[in-house]
Amino acid sequence: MTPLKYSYTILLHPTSPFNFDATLYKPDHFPTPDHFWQPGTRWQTMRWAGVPLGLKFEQRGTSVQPKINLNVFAQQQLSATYLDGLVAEIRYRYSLDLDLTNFYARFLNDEHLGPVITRWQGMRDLNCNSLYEYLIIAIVLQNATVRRSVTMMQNLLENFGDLLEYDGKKLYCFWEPDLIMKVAEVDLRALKVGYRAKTILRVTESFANNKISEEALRQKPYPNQRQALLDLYGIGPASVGYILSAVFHYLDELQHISPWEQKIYSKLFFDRDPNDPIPADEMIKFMTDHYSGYRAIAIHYFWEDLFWQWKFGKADWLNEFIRL
DNA sequence: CATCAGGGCCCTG
DNA sequence: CAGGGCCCTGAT
Repeated sequence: MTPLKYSYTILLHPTSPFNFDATLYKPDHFPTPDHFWQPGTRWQTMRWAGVPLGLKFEQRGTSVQPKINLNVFAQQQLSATYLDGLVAEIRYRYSLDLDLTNFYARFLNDEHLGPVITRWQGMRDLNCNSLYEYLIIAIVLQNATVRRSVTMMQNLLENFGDLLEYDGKKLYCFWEPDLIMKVAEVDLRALKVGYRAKTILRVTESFANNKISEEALRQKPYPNQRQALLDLYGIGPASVGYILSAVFHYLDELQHISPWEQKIYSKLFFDRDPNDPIPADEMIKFMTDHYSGYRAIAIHYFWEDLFWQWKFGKADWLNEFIRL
């Protein structure tokens, strides 16, 4: 275990309005031991430029004049230049500069989306991870129930991650791709990841060998990004959809609806029996007709609204389809 | 006890 | 372009 002795305090100013808890906590994300949330505070590990860090985000200011008190914990001193780069990255990952004015203006009076926007005004999507890390998460999600995904992610973090101790919390930080490169496939399989072991190795290899670079990919146009992701072994349309919306922040991403989402959407958007779902292409057409330009963020608002209800026991029908 | 599908994707025909 | 196979696990 690594204690993080040094700490730095930085005041962040997100764009207004900002909903701290709805942005920094997502009841639909499966729990991983790299973060901890309580109202008004999120602890989150992060590896940036090879340095394992402990982050603590605290709510300050108001929704209209929002501030975030960010504490950065590290085992060594951090330079001002390093911290500047880190803050820029955090602003990008956590969508702190996102301007949803047009989205709100267009849909505030929408019969269905309007009330949801009113409830969650200032909420953004959340991605705390690098592209590489998110790919690992996407891989453990594939063809598994949530409970299994949780186990797989825990096993991986416990074996390859760094356990950090800071601010009274003990949390794992993701590993560097180079570390997994030295691991044999059988050893990965021993962690109950199954055939995903091969995928994890091949994706890791692409990063370790610089065949793909997140920094470079961010500068490319959308079709190239999509293709580069699909070119990764074991990464298909479902994973790519999550990554384009979450990691690259495409607010209109909607090319693929997987069966489990299709079931939930059927009830959520069409009040239909989830086990007799609307065809996916029909759903995409519906979303395009209603929310074009903002399909992903619109769905996110509905989705989070539903999962907050579920968290407080108000949408028990979901249990059957989440299988935590 | 056996069988099966799960928050996909690859590969083959 | 359809469909079998894949690691494992919990549900049935």
